[in-house]
Amino acid sequence: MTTDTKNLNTESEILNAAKRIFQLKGMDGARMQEIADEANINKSLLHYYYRSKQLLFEAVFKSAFSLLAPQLNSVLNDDSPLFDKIRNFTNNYISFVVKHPYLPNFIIQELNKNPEFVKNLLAERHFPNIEKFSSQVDEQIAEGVIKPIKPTQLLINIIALNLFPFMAAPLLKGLLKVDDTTYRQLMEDRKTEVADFIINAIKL
Amino acid sequence: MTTDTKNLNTESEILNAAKRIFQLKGMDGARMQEIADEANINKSLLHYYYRSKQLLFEAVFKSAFSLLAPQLNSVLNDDSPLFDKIRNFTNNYISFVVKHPYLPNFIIQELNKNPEFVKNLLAERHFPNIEKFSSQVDEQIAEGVIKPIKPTQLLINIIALNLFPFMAAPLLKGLLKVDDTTYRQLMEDRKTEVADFIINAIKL
DNA sequence: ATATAGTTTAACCATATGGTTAACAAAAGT
DNA sequence: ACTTTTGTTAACCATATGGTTAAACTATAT
Repeated sequence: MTTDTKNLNTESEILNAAKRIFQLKGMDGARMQEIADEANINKSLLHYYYRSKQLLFEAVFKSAFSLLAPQLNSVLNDDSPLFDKIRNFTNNYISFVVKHPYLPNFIIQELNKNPEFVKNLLAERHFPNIEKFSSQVDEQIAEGVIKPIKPTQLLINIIALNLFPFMAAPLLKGLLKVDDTTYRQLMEDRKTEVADFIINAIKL
Repeated sequence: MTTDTKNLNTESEILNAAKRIFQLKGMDGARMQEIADEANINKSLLHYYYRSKQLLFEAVFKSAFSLLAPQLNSVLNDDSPLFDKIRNFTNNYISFVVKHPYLPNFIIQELNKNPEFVKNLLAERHFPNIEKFSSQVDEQIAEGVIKPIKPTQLLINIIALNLFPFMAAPLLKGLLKVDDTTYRQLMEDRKTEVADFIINAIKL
């Protein structure tokens, strides 16, 4: 085994362990010892590879965001017709979040505690850009395909309908008095229902 | 000044300080010393009145939830026609959240970290009940006023569209590249636009 | 074989943190 | 008046926590 692969193994093992712990407990709730245990290594190694809790956290956060951002981009910068786009996005996005249930919550939560952090993200290459989506919506309004609506509001609605049910899962499970299996089925149904809901809301 | 009023003053001063700190920083991020400073009292007094951080936190959490719950109830247990209900709820709810911007996030976040906590809430007197809303939706479908939709899905959509934009404010501000004032205006506009959106989505 | 660079660990350290104690002050009850 | 109860504080305490250090171990290069 070469030094390089050893490095990569340990380093990525740490990052994966840190992802699990940070996304579950947040920056404040996570403990360096717990991350070390999760990665089956000595606590000092965390500092050897990432210097500090803050830097390890930032590595995790960026990695998480760069997983989420392309999902958003797929709705924004893509040439398919608006309605198709909404259907694809809803379907894909819910599949994605089912696989990474803690991710959106993690990002939004930490961004709330650290709003200035968003400035770092804006600089990133792959940060989503809404220009294309905006003009597409405006075109469709002009063509009389959909009702007048501000593109920003429509985008907020699309994201809200797709993300919120996962972020608020414990609350909604309680409110609707359903068990985990039923709730998962509800989310599965939403893959098509949310798109229908949105399209009905805007089509003329 | 009687002992009682002294008690109440200090005790509620502590609770208010704790609300501010806990809702801003969460259970893990909050420090007892910081709450004491915020309340302008000695740290020991926190323990004198609330025994432990956990109990103080629970007092804050219950108080927060009992502020949010009636808002939900207003959509669920009210005799007005469905469309009026949606309009009123959206309008009132957004006004409410503008006044308490950290509240929904706080509740949902802590519920995510502690999902079993929801069981305590279910026992509460004022816990929202969706029966009435469900049958109202089903009636309107039967009467041919609205398209077929599962009441649970509609309820999720209503809550998502109203809550999410506040929970994800930092992310959305970055994504849409708007400043605080513009964002507040967007939220203001949503008081009517969200209701229109929902009603368009379901009406026949 | 041996030096060298990189990797991993156990033992520490300084500080922060939730919580306790004991003394004191202020009211209220008698 | 004085005793008891309630409220408040400063000083402490045990432990948890992020971080450091120095030594040991491993693999690679010479």
